[in-house]
Amino acid sequence: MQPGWEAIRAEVLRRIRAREWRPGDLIPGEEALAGEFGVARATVNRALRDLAGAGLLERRRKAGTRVALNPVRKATLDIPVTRQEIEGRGQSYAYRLLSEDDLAAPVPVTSRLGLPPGSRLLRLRALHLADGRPHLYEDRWLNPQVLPTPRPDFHAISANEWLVRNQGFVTGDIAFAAEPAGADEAAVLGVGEGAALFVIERTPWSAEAPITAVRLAYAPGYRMQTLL
Amino acid sequence: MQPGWEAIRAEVLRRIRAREWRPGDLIPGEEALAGEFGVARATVNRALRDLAGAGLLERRRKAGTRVALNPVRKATLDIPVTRQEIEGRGQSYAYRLLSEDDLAAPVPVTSRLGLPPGSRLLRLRALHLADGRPHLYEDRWLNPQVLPTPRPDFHAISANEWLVRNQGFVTGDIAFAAEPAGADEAAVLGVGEGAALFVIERTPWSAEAPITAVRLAYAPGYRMQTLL
DNA sequence: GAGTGGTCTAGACCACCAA
DNA sequence: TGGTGGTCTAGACCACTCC
Repeated sequence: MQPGWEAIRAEVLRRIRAREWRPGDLIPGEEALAGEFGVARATVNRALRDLAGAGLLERRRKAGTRVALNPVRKATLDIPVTRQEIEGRGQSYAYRLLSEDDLAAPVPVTSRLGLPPGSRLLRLRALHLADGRPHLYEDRWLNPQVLPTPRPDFHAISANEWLVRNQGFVTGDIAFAAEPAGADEAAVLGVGEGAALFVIERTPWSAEAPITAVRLAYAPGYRMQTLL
Repeated sequence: MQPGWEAIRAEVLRRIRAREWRPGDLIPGEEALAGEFGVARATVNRALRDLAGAGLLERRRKAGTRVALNPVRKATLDIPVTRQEIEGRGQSYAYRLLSEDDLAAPVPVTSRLGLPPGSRLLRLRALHLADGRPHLYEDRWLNPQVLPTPRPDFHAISANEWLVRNQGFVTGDIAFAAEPAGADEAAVLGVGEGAALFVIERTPWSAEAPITAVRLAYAPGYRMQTLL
C-alpha cells in the first residue's frame, strides 16, 4: 500500500478521534511519523499542515505538533456574485441602480475605510431582483480612486461585479448580522419596517487603498449555507 | 533574490490584477513558470495550488491553468465554542440548561438527520449568558447513539462543548439566517417578539451517524466577523 | 544552542482528460 | 494518446523558538 498524504491525514485523524492522541498531547515529529508510515517527511508535512489549517493541530517550530485543545471549527464560505447566485438557482436576475452621488462620506464610513473625515466618495444604492422580486438592497460607498476615467456605467453592471472583475484578489473584512429593516430598506425591499434582515458588511482593501464599504441587506428568507 | 512560493504567488496575483493574464486566459504551465522564476516546479505548484484554493485559478490536468472567469470569494469563518467566545471578550460566561427530554422528533428534524420518522432523540434547550445577560438560545436534537452510558451531565457542560471534546472532527453543514424571534425565544432572550435574531443551524455528522441538529439564536447585536 | 517545522530542489512516476 | 497537473522522494538548508 502506498499511503499518500491523504491516507496519512486520515490515519492521524483517526488517532485523534480514537483519543490515542488526546487534546494537548505532543505527537511524534515529522521524521518519526515518516519512518513509521514509510514515506518521505514532506508527505507527512503535507498531511499535518493540512490538519493544522483545519484547526485540529497546533504546530510550532522546536515545540513540535500538538493536538489542539480547543478545536476551532473553520467553515469556508463561498461568497458568490449575486447575479450568479440567483441565476444558479434558475431564477432571472435583474439589477436596478437607485442612486449614484458624489458625497462627503459620514464619519463612520470614512473611519471604516481609514480615509480622512470628509472625504468625497461615490455613493451607490442599488436593488438586485430575483424573478422580478426584491432580493438584495445594496448601499455602497466607493473610493473613486480605484475607478478609471471614464467611470464604468453602474447602470449596466453592478458595482460588485465590476470590482470583482477589475480589482482581482484583495484583503479586507466581512461581517454578518441580523438587523431590523429601517424605513428605507423596508420600502425598497417591500417588507414591513422592523422585519428581520440578513445583513453582510464588507470592507475590501487592495494593496494600496481601501476600495469600498458596502452593506448588503437581504430580503427575508435568505439563508447562507455551506459544508463544514 | 530567492523567490519562495509566496513571492511567486504574489507575482502571479500581480499579473492577474494588472490584467496581463485576463479572466479565462490560459497561463503558462508549471514547467515554464519554474524556468522563468528560476525555481523548482514544486515551488510553482505550491503557489498555483494556493491560488486555485482561493478561487482565483482553475486547474485541470491536461487542460492547464486558467484565470477564473468568476472569482468566487472564499471566506474562512472560525466557529468558536460559545464559552470561549464570551470569555475571550472578557465577559463572564454562564450556561443554563432549560430542558432535557426524550422525545419523538418531529419530521423536519429526522429528515435533516436522515433518521427514520418518529426516532426518539434527546432534546436539549439551553441558554448561554454573557455577564449575566442572555446571549444565545440553543435548541438541540441529539442522537442518543453518540452518547456513552451514563450520559454526560448536560447541566455541568454544554452539549456543544461535550461534543467538541468527544466527537473530534466531523463533517456536516451549517447555515446562517436572520429570523424574527418567536414567542418562546423572545421570552427566553428577553427581547420583543419579532426582533431580528441571527440564527445558525448546524447538522454535524460523524463518519457513522448523524450527531445532532442544533439551532442557535443569538440576542440582537451579535455580529460574526472575519477577515477575507 | 539545538531540535523542530517550513521550505526548496531535482528528479520521477502517475492519473486524468482533452484532443 | 500525449500533455498537464498531482504527488512523492531523498536530501538539504534555514528560521524560529524553547530550553
